[in-house]
Amino acid sequence: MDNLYNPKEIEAKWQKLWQEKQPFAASVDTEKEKYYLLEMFPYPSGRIHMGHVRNYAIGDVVARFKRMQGFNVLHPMGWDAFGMPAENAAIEHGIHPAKWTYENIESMQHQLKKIGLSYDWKREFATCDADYYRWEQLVFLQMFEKGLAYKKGSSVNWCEDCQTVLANEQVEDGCCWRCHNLVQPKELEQWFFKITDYADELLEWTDKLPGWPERVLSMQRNWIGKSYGCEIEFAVADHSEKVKVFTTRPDTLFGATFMSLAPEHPLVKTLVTAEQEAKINEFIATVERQEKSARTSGDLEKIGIFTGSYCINPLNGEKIPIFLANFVLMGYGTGAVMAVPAHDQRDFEFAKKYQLPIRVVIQPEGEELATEQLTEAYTDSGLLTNSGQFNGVDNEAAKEQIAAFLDECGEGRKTVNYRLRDWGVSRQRYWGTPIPIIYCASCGTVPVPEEDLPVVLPTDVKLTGEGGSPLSRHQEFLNVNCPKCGKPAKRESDTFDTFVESSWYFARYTCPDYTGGPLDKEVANYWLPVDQYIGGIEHAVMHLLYARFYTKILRDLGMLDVDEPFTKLLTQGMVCKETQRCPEHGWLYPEQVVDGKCTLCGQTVVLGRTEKMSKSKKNVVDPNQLIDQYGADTARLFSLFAAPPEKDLEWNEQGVEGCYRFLGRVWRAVNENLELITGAGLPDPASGEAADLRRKTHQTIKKVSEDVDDRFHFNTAIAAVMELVNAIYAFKSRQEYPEVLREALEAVVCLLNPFVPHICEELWQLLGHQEGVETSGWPVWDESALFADEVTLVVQVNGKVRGKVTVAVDADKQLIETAALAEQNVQRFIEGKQVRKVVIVPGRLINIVVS
RNA sequence: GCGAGAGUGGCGGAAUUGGUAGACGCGCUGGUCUUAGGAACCAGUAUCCUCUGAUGUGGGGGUUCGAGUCCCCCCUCUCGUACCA
Repeated sequence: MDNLYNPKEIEAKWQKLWQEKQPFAASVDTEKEKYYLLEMFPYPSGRIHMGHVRNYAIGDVVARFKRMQGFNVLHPMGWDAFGMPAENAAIEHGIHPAKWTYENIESMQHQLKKIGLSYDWKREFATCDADYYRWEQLVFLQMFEKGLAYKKGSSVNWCEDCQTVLANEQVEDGCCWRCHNLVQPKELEQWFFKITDYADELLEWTDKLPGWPERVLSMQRNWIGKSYGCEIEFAVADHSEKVKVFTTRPDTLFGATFMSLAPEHPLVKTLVTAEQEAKINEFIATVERQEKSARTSGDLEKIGIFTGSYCINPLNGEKIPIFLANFVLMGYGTGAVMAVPAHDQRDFEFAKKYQLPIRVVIQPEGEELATEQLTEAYTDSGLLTNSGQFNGVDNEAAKEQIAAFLDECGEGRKTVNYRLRDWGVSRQRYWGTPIPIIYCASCGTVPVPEEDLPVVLPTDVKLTGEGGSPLSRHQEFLNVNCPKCGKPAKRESDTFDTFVESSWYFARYTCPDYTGGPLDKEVANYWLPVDQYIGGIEHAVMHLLYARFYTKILRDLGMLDVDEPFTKLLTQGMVCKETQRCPEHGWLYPEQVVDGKCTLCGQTVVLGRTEKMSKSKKNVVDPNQLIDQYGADTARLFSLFAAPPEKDLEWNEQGVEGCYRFLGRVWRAVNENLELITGAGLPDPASGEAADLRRKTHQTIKKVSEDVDDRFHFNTAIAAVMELVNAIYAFKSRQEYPEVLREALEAVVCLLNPFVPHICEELWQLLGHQEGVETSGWPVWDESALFADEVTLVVQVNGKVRGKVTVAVDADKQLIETAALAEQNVQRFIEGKQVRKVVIVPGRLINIVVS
């Protein structure tokens, strides 16, 4: 046969057709049920990687499957185009961020098109287009008006040498990644979004998103961190001041033996006594030098210092010392903690270190805790002791009682506390959306009038990495007249956090060309919410929480009518590969290793851990090379077959070969039988081998439908089609039953189409169809073809398999039992023993229990 | 430290509700065809054993007629992380 599987030719042919005919362009159609499918859009770094291929292959299966099922599918793609890599490239190579970004977009778009993804490319946009970010500026103005955007002081990482603000990832061991100078905190006035106003709603809706992985919901709940507790006021001895603490454990108040304050606490200056002052200042300086991230990481060494002052426990009047401690943070609660070493592990460690008293106030039932014997804090429940009038009360009840008592005497009150803090959106960066604000000496902070939007990012800038954002030095950009009084004023030079752009791009896809506002409400309401969102687990909290918040903002500004942006969420696993290292040349790319030796020096290569593919470890496979060698269909098939989507995928070149071979097998199965099956009609109920193949065909249709639709288990769906193909090869009666063969082959082509669309369109055409496979509809299984007349049951004796019996499908239990007991090998195991019980599981097995 | 997952052949993985453990693919072995094959097709492939047998899903216990699946304890690995008072 001269018609060999030639993926290059086939894929080019269909991709050209898709480009010309735009069959995946979507429009509002109220006759059809809509289905909005979205994969997280990429940052245009210039090259796609295997993670992209996997993410978009998964999405494309769902898009094509839903389309075949008759849904009106929206499947867009675009670019998360603002961000630091563009600025870094500009600094290092002197290329303008805009040029760099748009060139990368062009090249990546080309690469994505070679994968054959069914996007509606007409809706593509980049977030750095002024047509996109102008609407973000408008939303900001409306948020500002409603008090949802405001300014407050906040600290940033500052490099004195570069005179610039650094992101957390630009700080290495507390030093600047460029000049290695020590990074210092610097206080700046910055813009914030009031996400805390939505804390309760964001939390409540985590219980109303059944299509989300429980794991992600639980992370978001913990991030919001709603806790019920109590604010208690401690009077300071010999002072008029009071220190307010927040605690979730008012039941342990009698066990408080000292107090810990954040070093930044406003009362520190007042409380420090003269003899402690020098030491305290030194301590504060030490803590300040500790990086933000180190301050809040798990294994921080707990250090503290006595202020010299004491405060009074409002319940028992006891005088306890006030300490400063590095693990107490000003940003949570009140920045002050009542320390109960017996029942809090951190306080316990602190008390041991500084020899502070420990007092047990909760006794577990049936046990006697003694202070001297404690090796760690007791944090479980129990009855109160050493607690005055509350002795003997269950500690859960005591939380309520003590809070109520404090409330009565005016020493405290019940409160709700959140861990969630407002979203800081100011960035001292060039490559981002300008914040539309003007500062006027006489009018103050003035919003840019809506009719003056967009505030366009100027392009005539030079990036050096020093001296802060180029916008803050760009005179034409900075100098404007105040919109209110007309006098000279200055523009805000900060730009938005790029998470703002990714918080609403999914909504803009529904109406990318709309010029009347951010969203064409009617169209947005038709498509939203996104029915299925697919992306990496690393976005479990930040991106997904911000997008949920921003959706609620858009709703409350009257721009759309949905409460939540994403009905279902699939978090896909990472693509991993073994790392390889040469003793002399360090990490090596796979192609730099031949027969376990480094191609640069011939030394034996050391194999490292299997890790997420990353450029720094060089354990990467270039998808472009793979596509060139095997074709896009093979690359797609492998990334889907190797593991279920939510699991990490370990790269293995041999598996790719296997997928390529399978497609070749499918290709030949159709081509070699083409003559035979041309003109074959619909199959009649058959018997023997033909009935078996029909059954296999319909079982496969059922299995693939269920695996793709309900479970996203693409690997098992593909395996099922492989089995059907194996059955086709084994089918001997093809001359007598060409129609049964035809039905099986057409099922294979239809079922595989979402996974490998190029080869399937080509084969569908070869099979004589005028319309494309995509429009042919998803195959439906015939229930009556699913079942055989006979069924084989396993016979166990005492839970061990001892034989098999084949009975009629409708055989009654009595008959089954008789047949099972009569089976030869089963007889050997029940001989001379008493049958105590026979368990029959219909269609599966019989278990004979003997004594 | 805390939280969430995961541990199944030589490898990736399957087993959807407690019901034949290892589907499917890779690799390996043998065969057919061939000048040849690293192509294609067919067959075999958890381990041990002379067996119509025994063992086997990280380890140890338990529930059950029956456990990879449920419960308890332990070990290892991965991911996330904010000492949250």
